[in-house]
Amino acid sequence: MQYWLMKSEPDTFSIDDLCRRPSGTEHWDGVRNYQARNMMRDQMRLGDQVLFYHSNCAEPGIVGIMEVAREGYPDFLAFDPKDPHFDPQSTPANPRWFMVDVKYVRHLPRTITLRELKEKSELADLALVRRGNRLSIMPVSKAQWDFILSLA
DNA sequence: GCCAACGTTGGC
DNA sequence: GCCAACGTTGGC
Repeated sequence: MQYWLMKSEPDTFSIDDLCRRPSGTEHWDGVRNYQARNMMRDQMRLGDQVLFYHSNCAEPGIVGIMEVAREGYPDFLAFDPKDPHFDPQSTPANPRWFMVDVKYVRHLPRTITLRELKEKSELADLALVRRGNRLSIMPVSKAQWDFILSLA
């Protein structure tokens, strides 16, 4: 069992949007960063637990939990010339970008804000709080996971 | 809306 | 392979 954190701008896709999906499941499309791609393509496994983080909004922070519902497969939006995420360099025969499916598990009782996460010495090594970090998907250790959930 | 941090691109 | 220019992320 592995643990992750994935960022999304709630104006684009929020935990409530995920929750409202008929199966509670959605594909995590549009990631165009190689480090994040490699994690989705090579490392994330069915059933891995994921923190849902709201970024670029009034109250950035962790808002809930989801799990990996399908392991890495090609991001088909990259094949669609009409989609903003289109990438002509990515083809079905030789896909450049990958995604996973995630499934809603639950909301946290409250948002654990970025501000709060930064204050905790237990989370000093969490990529999220490192200066200038821009990774949209990152690993979380079991200890970090347990600590974060203990805050909620 | 500002801007710091960082990744990518492309000329040389 | 260097590095300046540019685009993006994302907190504030």
